[in-house]
Amino acid sequence: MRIGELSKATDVPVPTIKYYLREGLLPAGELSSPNQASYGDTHVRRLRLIRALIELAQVPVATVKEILESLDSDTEPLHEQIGRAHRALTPTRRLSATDEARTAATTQVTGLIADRGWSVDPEAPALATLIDTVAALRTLGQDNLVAHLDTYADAVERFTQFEIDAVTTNPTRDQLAESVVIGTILGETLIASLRLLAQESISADRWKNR
Amino acid sequence: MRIGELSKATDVPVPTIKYYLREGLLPAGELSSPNQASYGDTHVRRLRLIRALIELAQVPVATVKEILESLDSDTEPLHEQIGRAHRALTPTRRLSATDEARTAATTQVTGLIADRGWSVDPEAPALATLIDTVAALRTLGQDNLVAHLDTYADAVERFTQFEIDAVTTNPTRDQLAESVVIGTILGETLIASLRLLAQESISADRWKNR
DNA sequence: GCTTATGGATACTGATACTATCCATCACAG
DNA sequence: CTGTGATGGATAGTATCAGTATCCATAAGC
Repeated sequence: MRIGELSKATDVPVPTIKYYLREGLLPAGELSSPNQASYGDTHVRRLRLIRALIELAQVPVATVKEILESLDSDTEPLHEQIGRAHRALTPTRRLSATDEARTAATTQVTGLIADRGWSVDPEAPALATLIDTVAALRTLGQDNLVAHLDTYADAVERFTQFEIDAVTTNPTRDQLAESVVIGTILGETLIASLRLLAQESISADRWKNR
Repeated sequence: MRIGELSKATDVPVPTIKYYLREGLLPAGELSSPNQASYGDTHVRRLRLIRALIELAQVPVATVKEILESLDSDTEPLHEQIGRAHRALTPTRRLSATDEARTAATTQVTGLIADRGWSVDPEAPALATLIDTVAALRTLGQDNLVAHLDTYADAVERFTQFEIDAVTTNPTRDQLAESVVIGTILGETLIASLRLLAQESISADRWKNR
């Protein structure tokens, strides 16, 4: 398959494919001569994955690169691969909220994690985001939402459990890792849009008049 | 309160505040003379909301503007306000996945919505995103995840229900609308980080060895 | 009266995600 | 075997975004 065919197969413009090649998101094709390379099925699948992450999940190109690198390093233990992807996915440096809200949020969140017996690396970036978010919700006066953090955690625990089950059926380690990463990222988009639809429907019933 | 104090109170640099004023995210302060304005508590709260949306939820500035405009138009019915915010929040133009996957995804999603009796505007942007996401997951070979769309919907329905309940306690219509919007957007960040933590914890237990 | 801050306007910056252009091959149809 | 079009690789250009920086005439506060 030449680049033009790859482009047709995935509906990605040739210059964009070249860009992804330059950036190292897509491995180079096999060169048969200095200016002739052939691409295979792996390239088609990889390219589709790249586009799904970028267009659907809005993951920045640099982050996609990190994630793919972590997927391709099959020497790493699975848990480490997942951790790398998580780290790449969670933007660093956030700040908002007052100091009181921050400390309150920190105790609430650490309490929640302890209660549920979750084993969480205190350095996990998602932990910082969670604390910041709870703190922000408090500062914005949404305490009644924050009060039900546990209900959120219940629901989340439920589908995370089954996601892991669903994904564990994958035969090989590589496929497993890929499934986890795709599930993590596109799963988020899936949940977000389901949530929007549910909200729209429930709110329509509830507030017809206001 | 002058701009410097507003800056100190919210930890947002003065030039950034000026930028938000220019962009119309933040209403102008009350002018006491041609180059002296005073800002009040509304500005502090509004600014904190802006930063939470931008930093935590990664909402683009232009979208924040749309959302705030919709919040400020208290003539609109509540459901319309929410719809506007949803529309602003969901990026248009996505494409990926093969045609077979698209049609399969469309039937599955419309089936799900019918089964649950959700009343969803067929033009709702979240609907398109959901279909695209399901289609992408199929194209990427993650059928076992997609097979459990219903389980996701169950969990999502559960916390959406209670979110709406929690938010309904708000006394005034304006506060209700603000709560819905904040809950929708920061709730997503909340759920996403909870999910990451749950995943990390469960996957650590499950795949210690792989 | 002197330093600092302010409102308002305009200009500049760095990052991101592509697009466009060039050019020296290559493939291959006629 | 020659002309047309695609290709790999390199380099340059573009649009958008989210601020920063600079200027200036005025106002505040010591």
